[in-house]
Amino acid sequence: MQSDLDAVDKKILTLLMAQGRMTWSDLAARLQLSPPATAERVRRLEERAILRGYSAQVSAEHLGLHLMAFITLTLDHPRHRADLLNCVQQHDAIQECHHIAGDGDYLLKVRCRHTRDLEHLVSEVLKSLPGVLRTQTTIVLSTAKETTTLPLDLHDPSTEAPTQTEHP
Amino acid sequence: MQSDLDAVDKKILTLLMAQGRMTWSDLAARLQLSPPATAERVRRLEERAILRGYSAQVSAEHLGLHLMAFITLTLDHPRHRADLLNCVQQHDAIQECHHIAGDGDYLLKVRCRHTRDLEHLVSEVLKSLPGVLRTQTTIVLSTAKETTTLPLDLHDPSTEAPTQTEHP
DNA sequence: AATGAAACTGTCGGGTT
DNA sequence: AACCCGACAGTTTCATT
Repeated sequence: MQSDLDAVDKKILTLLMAQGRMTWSDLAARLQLSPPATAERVRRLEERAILRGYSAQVSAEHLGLHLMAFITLTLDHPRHRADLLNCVQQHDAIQECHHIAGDGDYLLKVRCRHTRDLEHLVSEVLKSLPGVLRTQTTIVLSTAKETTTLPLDLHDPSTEAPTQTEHP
Repeated sequence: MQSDLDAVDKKILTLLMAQGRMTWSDLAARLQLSPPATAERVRRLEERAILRGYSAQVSAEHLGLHLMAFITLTLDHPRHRADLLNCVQQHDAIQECHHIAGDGDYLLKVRCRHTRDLEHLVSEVLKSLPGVLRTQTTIVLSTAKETTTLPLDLHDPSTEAPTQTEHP
């Protein structure tokens, strides 16, 4: 799936990832296009589900969510998958749930207010699920970068100069 | 910091996290408030940096970003922190970078097209940074949940009934 | 915080290349 | 097929109460 997006489509996505409430007029001006043409492009991107929606970025700290953690979870049998996924969907504190290859089966990103909430989540919610063998929690001390902006211009590694020793 | 947000402010944040391009009129209707009052509330939330901005949610798959991974990175000395953080900021493939407690020093969330890009990122970019002792990469097989919506209504664990055995 | 007026934006139809 | 233009409805914004 490289859904034949032309340069204009890509620019639309880039601009809207950075400023999701930009008016179609503003967007049109930056694309050197008319507002209706721009609106039509956006509409088609939404229709094709390439543009999935828009969301406000809110400061977690200001909401009292002072704790972030990653939890690696191991299931004793895939039979218990549905129970876990169901639980994950229900709990707002769980922001992400990824099925992973390697140590453990699932990786969860969670946010809560303090250790008390985390204790509840790990000890009461997750460990009481059927089939959960063990969890391993990693606390986040601080966050240096956290963006939802996707890279649209990954430089091709193959076009780069071959690796040299550092001291020629 | 529990920035004395009243119920209306919280509802604004909740609604805008779900639908970031909602008009102030629509928002006002759901709050049973006038559009100007609503706009003023939003303006204050932005001013206080509780509302940090708005962004479009774009499908990574459609952009050809088929690979997601978490990389745990260990530094041999905090002296090399600045170099790492600098690198992290420059590379769009790195979406998140957290300083963590536990195994390793930093946890990175990265997105790229395929293993070739990941190889480049790990072997050329990260491992060539000064002070990087080792990295450990976890590949994401699939994602069951991924949201930026923050929980505003975490039920207080202390108010719950004490834990019972499952079979009374 | 609500109202009403002015400016702007989104949207629809029709026409162009 | 994609785009531009012009017109109208809806939205934002400001002044006022």
